[in-house]
Amino acid sequence: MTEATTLLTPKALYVEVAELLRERIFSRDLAPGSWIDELKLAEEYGISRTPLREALKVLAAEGLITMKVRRGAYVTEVSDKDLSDVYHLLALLESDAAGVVAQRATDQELHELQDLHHALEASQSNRETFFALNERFHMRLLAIADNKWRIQMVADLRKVMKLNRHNSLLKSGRVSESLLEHRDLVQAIVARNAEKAVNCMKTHFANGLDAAAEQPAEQPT
Amino acid sequence: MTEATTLLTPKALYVEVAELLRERIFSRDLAPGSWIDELKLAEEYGISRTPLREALKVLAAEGLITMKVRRGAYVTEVSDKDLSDVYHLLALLESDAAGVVAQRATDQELHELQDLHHALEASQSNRETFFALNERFHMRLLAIADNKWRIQMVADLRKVMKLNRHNSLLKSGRVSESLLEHRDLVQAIVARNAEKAVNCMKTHFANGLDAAAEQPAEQPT
DNA sequence: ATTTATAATTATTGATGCAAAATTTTATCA
DNA sequence: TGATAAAATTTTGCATCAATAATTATAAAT
Repeated sequence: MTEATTLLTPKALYVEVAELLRERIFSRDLAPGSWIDELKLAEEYGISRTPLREALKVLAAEGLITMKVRRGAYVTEVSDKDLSDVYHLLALLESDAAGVVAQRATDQELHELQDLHHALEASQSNRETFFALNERFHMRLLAIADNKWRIQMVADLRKVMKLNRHNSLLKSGRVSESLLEHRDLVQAIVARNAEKAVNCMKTHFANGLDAAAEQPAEQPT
Repeated sequence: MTEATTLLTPKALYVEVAELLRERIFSRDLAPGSWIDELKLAEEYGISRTPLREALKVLAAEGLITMKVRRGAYVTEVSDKDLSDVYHLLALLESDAAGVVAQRATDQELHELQDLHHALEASQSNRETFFALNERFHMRLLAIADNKWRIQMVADLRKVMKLNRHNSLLKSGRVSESLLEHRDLVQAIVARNAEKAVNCMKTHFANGLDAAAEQPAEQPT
């Protein structure tokens, strides 16, 4: 059991709790603007409030929750301006990353991106796998750009985007257009055309933002 | 004392402690790579380990310290690559901000920037005030760009830069060149030339990075 | 009846104590 | 003499506890 424990507990408790809370925030089980009841959550998870409070500090640093002095923790409410601001930064960071990759990626890394893109094209029918692969493509691109600070920042920004709507990064009807943009992007990167890669990613994001703006409120069931 | 306490403690203790630790990290009293002795610090500050640990979580989120599982907190060591990566992102974020400001700032905000720039030119002799005003100019520009997520990210990145050397953002000999670049930047912004403003800021950063690279290790005493 | 003040309750924040785990040192065996 | 194993010490990490601050409700006074 000692081996099992060490293998199953490489993460600290507060990190695990932070992940659980993230899920509940993204699923809107903990709604934006709502107050976070420490006692209730601690009892619910069967843990003490100390690791819970430490988890809240982590989430606060990510921007998912907001700490108010002597008033506790609240799930961050993202306004439309916040959404647009965050999206602007994602576009900036990721398009620059595309340029870096076009300049500095190894041939093997380029093949990886191409493979991911082909998998993406093959997954058009299945919406779930498409979204998953799309995220993987973007994250792999960032990983190849090899700037851990940017990876961290983009990850945090994407988390904030998730706060607003479930799939605000990509509108449902835009799957095919998005694929075309991806194809151009991959072509530009493989051709080592950094400037074109940057512009492809920029337009890719610009189109995505327009789509998100067309969908101001969550659609009625 | 009750009134004094409430007035002096609008911030939570862990926030105060985080600020104290930041100072000690920047002054290299807590050196990069060194382990942080929780008990010693808690006793030193006359507080318990709980708020100290919460402060460490905050600093970890900022990238100033690194948490290792079951091994405690270590002051982050920034490699030359880290420095260059962070600088790259600062250039990207701030140059984009310059473009945004050129497009969207009010006339009054433009005057503010001009005033700050004039103060900067007047402070050439006094190195301390020059550095302070320089930072104020950059931060004011960011504030006018009005994207709180970017402001937070740039603030964090600048903190990481501070980890490495005291004034790595600006080499001593480059004060006059830096001023000229600032003048061009302000001119471009006031002229509402966004593209030129972006490029001015980019070259400003590019020159700064070159200067920092010329000074690879801290000079011997 | 309405507003203000006081008291009580609720919730956050800081402290102390305890348990578990990892690392280091010492001792023993080869 | 060196290496390995075991034990002890150090340190992290979790839980319980106490105190402080804020908010709400009730009562009294205008």
